[in-house]
Amino acid sequence: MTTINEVARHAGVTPATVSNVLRSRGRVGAETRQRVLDAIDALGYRPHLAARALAEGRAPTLALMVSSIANPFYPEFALAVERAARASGHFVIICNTNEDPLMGRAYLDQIAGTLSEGVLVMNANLDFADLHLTEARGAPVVLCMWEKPNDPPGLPSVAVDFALAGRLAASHLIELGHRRIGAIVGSKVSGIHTPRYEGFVAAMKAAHLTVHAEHVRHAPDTVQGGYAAAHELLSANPEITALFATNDLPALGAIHAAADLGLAVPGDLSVTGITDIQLARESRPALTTVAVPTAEAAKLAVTLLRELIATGTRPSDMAPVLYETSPPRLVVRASTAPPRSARRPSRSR
Amino acid sequence: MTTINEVARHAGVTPATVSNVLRSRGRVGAETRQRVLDAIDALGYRPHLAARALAEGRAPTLALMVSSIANPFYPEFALAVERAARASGHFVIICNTNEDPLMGRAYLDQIAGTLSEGVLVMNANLDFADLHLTEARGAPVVLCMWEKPNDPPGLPSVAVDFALAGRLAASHLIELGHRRIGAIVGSKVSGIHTPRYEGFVAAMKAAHLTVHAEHVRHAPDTVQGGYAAAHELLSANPEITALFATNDLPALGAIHAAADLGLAVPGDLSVTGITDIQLARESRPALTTVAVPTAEAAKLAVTLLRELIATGTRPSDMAPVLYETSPPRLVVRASTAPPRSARRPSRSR
DNA sequence: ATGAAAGCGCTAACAG
DNA sequence: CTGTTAGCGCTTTCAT
Repeated sequence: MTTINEVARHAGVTPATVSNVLRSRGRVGAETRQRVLDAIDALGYRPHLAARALAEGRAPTLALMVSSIANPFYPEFALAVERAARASGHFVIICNTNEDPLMGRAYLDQIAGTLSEGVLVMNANLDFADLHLTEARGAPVVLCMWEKPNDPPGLPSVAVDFALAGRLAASHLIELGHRRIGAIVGSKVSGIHTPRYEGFVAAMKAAHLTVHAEHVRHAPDTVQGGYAAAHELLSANPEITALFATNDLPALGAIHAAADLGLAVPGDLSVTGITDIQLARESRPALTTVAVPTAEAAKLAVTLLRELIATGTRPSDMAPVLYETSPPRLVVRASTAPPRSARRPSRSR
Repeated sequence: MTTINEVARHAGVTPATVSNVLRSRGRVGAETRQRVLDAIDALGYRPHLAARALAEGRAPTLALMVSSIANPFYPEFALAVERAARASGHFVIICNTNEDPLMGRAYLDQIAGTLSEGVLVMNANLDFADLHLTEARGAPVVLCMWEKPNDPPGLPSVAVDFALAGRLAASHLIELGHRRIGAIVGSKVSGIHTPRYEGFVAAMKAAHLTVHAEHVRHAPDTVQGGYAAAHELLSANPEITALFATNDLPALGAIHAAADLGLAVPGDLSVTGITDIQLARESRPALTTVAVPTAEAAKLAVTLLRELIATGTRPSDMAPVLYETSPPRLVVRASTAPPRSARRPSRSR
């Protein structure tokens, strides 16, 4: 490994000068500068990032906490985060908590402030106390996609209007003429999808439609979860002509369930999701959903984090910042249509 | 930020002792040990990973080079890599090259050997010269899923028998009774899918079936790519009863194309993929495919990398290691069936 | 315009 | 058992 000292010697200068030309900081003579550059080139020198970090008192990475990168939503987000991070010279370390708060804590304990300068958290089922602790220890934390505006997180966050997303999807179904609309709401435990559901309820109420308790099901936030919930829901309530799901994955599962029940989508059943993951456009029938500004949220989150890092602001010093993204928007595709007057009876699979 | 010195002072010992208890290395008195532990606890001390890395002359992370984490295959792999990496105390930095060799080089230049102790490369369209350079600079490189056994990469790698995968899928189709089988092969440029295709050809040959040039199409390795290729291929050659795709994503696209052409899968057309990504089991009809041991490959790759790091072996010192995973295996699902004698004519969409 | 020197937080011999 | 002493590679005042 070639060090800055070797470069210096090779160029007949001191390390300080090399450092100066490297960061175009100090005033360095053109001729010396060139000699240094040549030496760097000749020796194939690359600055040692860890050493630099230590000397500068900063860390070269950002930590991205997710529950599992295998969830199809995260990669799209992670990609956007990485792009934004590179722009500020940071690398991103991916931290899968596997839904386990203890894993999350272990990560935070180890890297926050020592290897990572800040941490971005996506819904990763983390202990808020741990997050506040890592803040207190000097590593800013930002929540990347806060869903509950009425329940401020006490941490800097970027927020997306998910209630609006819920309203948009529900309104679309209602405008199409659906009256008996079922709902599949994900993540009951964390309650993270509550605003989406409330948006749905609000839209129903605005249309003077009642949501029947027996028409809503909670399900894990997966294709499987949506499948099971929809299968059960549709079997028990054949009068339903449309399904509102709080997320794309369960919506996709619902479409599969419909297929297995002999229900055509959108002929016999309309289905909507929320998020607009890549899969939503790539599956058949393509999913009507409400697109959430993922890339924008990622960029905002990184920007916010950078600011916190730069100003060295301890979140306790101020009211937690909350950046809001542009509003989600409806994307109509092939999984929704007006209801048929006559529904085929559902055959059991 | 609390440092090891503060802990030492608080406990009435020297930093060396603190370091010793931290890494349970030196022989430390039980009572002193406890005092140190208490101090650590009281002060909320966490070792500074960058400083430690510098002092130890090693880096705490591994770099994972992928073309784009948004490709549905990578997250599953990345998850397995991360698990394995954690086991050896490494964090993983995700490097999206975006298919651009220059981005790849930029990453390698910056982190290899200084922030990352080693680099794992998934098909990321990297310049081999760059990889050899980073090796020479002291950061071991391992190829995570080498596809071409006959074309040794000159780098330590873990290899998967993709030719076998191709044979398995083709044989399945043949055994089902298909005779006119089309092929959609991905990634023409990198030629990375060649062995898969050769496996297909071998199986056809073994069954005394000829593969017609007009029955094979090259396509980008995406759902879209598979869709377009299949649509064109099926329109032009209605006699085809089965499609062999070298990857799951294009296979899924082919299924969509079939749907749009009014062809039932598997009634009118059988389709196979390779890899068995999560999506393969979650889409409908569920995809018959050949499962590649992703997690195993990830684990092997990390193991191999760790060995290279530990022994400090310069790859030029030895014949490049090549670990082979267990063989891929056929997973029959709902996208394949015996051919119908009478095929419905394809209607144009 | 360049050099000397101190130090970032930690580890690793070696002494005692 | 514990303390002392040197760095790891780089940056950064402060001199010159």
